[in-house]
Amino acid sequence: MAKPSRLHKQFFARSVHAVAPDLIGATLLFNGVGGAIVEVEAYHHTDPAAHSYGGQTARNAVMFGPPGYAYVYRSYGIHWCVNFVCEREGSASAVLIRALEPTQGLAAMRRRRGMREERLLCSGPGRLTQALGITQAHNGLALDRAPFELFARTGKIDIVSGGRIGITKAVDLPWRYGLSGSRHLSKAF
DNA sequence: TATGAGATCAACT
DNA sequence: GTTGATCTCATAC
Repeated sequence: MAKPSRLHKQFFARSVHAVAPDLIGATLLFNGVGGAIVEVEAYHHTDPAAHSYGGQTARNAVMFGPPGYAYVYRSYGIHWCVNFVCEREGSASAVLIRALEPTQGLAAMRRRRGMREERLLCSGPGRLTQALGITQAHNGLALDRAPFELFARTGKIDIVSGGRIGITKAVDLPWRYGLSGSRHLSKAF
């Protein structure tokens, strides 16, 4: 297999609907811990379910910045969720990373998550950030430099799309993308 | 297996 | 004061 190529900011400077499916199968590492992305959701500022819908605020400021950066926010007071900012500065669109298949740093992930079930380590946005150790402190970091590492997928894969999860607005928009048949999805398509 | 409630907090109205 | 891009555990069937 050829050495995978790194994803740079150019990769994210496209429509969220182009970037989101391209992220499926890509490898995400944070401090050397991570794996292959198997599930994402696209959020655009014209989308009522997006945080950026309704304008810029202190919380979502990163979404309004240039592409290729991480937007981290707290969900339900408990979890952290991580997004990759896309398109161009001011477009306020991003891709939510929902699940990945753990391949590197299994021990660190198990320790942080307090469980051994590999399938449950990263199968959900809150679980994923906990396993990788991503928090508010990492909001606004560039995705093409440490501690982040992103590699393009190699080879051909089957991508499926469907309605999004865990939201109450625009639920029916088919902007959730996943790796067909993966055992690490937060929920089957 | 399925359903429901609790945890816990920053941003927003 | 309310809400939410969630997860876990308990209880019910």
